Amino acid sequence: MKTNLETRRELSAQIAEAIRAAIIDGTLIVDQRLPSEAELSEKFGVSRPTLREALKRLAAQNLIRTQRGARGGAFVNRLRFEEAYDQQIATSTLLLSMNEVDFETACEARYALERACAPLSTARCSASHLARMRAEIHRQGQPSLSDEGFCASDVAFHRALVDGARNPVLSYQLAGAIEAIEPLMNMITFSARSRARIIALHTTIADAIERHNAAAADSALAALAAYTVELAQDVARRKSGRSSGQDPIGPVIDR
Amino acid sequence: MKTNLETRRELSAQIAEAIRAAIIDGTLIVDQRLPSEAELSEKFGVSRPTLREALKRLAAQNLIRTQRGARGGAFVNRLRFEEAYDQQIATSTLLLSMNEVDFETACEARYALERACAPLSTARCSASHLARMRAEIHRQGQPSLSDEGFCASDVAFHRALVDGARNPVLSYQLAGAIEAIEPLMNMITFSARSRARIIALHTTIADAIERHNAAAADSALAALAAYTVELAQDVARRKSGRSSGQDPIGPVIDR
DNA sequence: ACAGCCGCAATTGTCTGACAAATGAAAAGT
DNA sequence: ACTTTTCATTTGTCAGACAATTGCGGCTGT
Repeated sequence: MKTNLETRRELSAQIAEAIRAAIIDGTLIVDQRLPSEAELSEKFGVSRPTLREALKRLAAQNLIRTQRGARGGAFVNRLRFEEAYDQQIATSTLLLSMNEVDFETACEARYALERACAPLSTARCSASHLARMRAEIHRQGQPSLSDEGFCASDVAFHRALVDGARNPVLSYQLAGAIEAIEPLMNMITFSARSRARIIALHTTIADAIERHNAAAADSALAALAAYTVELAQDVARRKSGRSSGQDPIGPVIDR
Repeated sequence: MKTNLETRRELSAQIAEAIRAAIIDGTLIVDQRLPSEAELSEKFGVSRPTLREALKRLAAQNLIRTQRGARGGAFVNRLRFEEAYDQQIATSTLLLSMNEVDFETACEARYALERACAPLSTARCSASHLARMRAEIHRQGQPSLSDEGFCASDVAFHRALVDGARNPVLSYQLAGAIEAIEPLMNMITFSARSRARIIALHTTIADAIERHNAAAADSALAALAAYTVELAQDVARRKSGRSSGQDPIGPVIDR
């Protein structure tokens, strides 16, 4: 934690970076208390508001937490998987919505990754994960379910499938890929027929996993991927009918 | 962008959340200029330092950028893939180092994901990606290369493989999985024999991709995954020899 | 001796007001 | 017409103050 500061970048950014580096290289340990704001501001030679801006930057990244009161202060935060999931999902969603990623690219990425963990899920999936998948399939069969609800249930089904691999690192990595696509999926209107088809494929997947049949699960996933892209292309075609040529689905998701 | 604020959470956190929501739901568009700090602080009914803390939180998440001067201010930032990569890598690395994830779990996740994009890479890989892979293989053959350098080159090789799929979403998702494991890999000492084995497998992979042989690429990746785990288990065995029973490799990476 | 209450000190959260620095645009001068 | 100067706007930084929260120790009553 040096006190050598440049003049070009903002002080709060430099200080945040310095503390961040101290956390990463192990100088500051998880749950360790940082010096008080008064001490830190003196140490870095800046005012307290400036130092606070630095701390808020770190807090925004979940690197520290603060607590006030006598024994309060800033503490190095243990980054938990759950928080990392949320961060990952938020970033992925923004990334997709801001960069006009076309549906096929996002879909391809999602299903490629999902098929990667299907074999692991087939081998290790627990009864509770299977039950989650069955429950979502049942929910998807309710005719009263809105398209948004159907998409949300679809996401939940696939999350259960991924979690079934019982590898938290994998679940974390896939969280973004699976959840971030939901806003794009919400653009699609699901007819009764397409719902039935998707539910059938979901059932095939769940059955294959229950029977520990990796090949069947993989081919069902492949079919689901192809069908999803097909549905999206239908939507794109109808859109291009009433406007000019093929435009990406991305920019439409703001509402 | 409401002005209804609770009393429990910090004001700067609530304000950051409000602006964040406005960005996500499209009320604030990319490159749009936010009102000045003076106006915003009046609008939210807080002082300027408090409002600035909120803005710094958003800046830390790459959601806004600020510029000073007459026409300056805070602007909604387009989240670019490149920045998202870095964020993703930083978060993944911290997550692994703070949660004592054992090497096998991380490795399993990494290779599962990588094998998922190998078929796409086999189908679409460009000459430049292939050249990057070959260059890294050549670098790995230099006897003067340190273990850290070898790991870094390994990471670069696999990044090239993933980028070869030419799907930016996929590259983004895998960036974390591939880069975050490097600190764990750095714990391993690579003997001349193990380097030769890894280089041979890398060559097999590159050849398979060049010949558009997905099956060969997949089996070589599987072999590489198995061999990497084997090497790590050797290290773990040696460690457990001089200390007590099997401990995870995670916590050792602080230096 | 012990339980409960109270006040105190430490610490973060917030506010006010001010000045410095950067920056682009308008005004002035040539 | 072009260059220079001035100026208004906006962020960056500082200083000092007060409010709110919270744990600890000492005081008091039994």
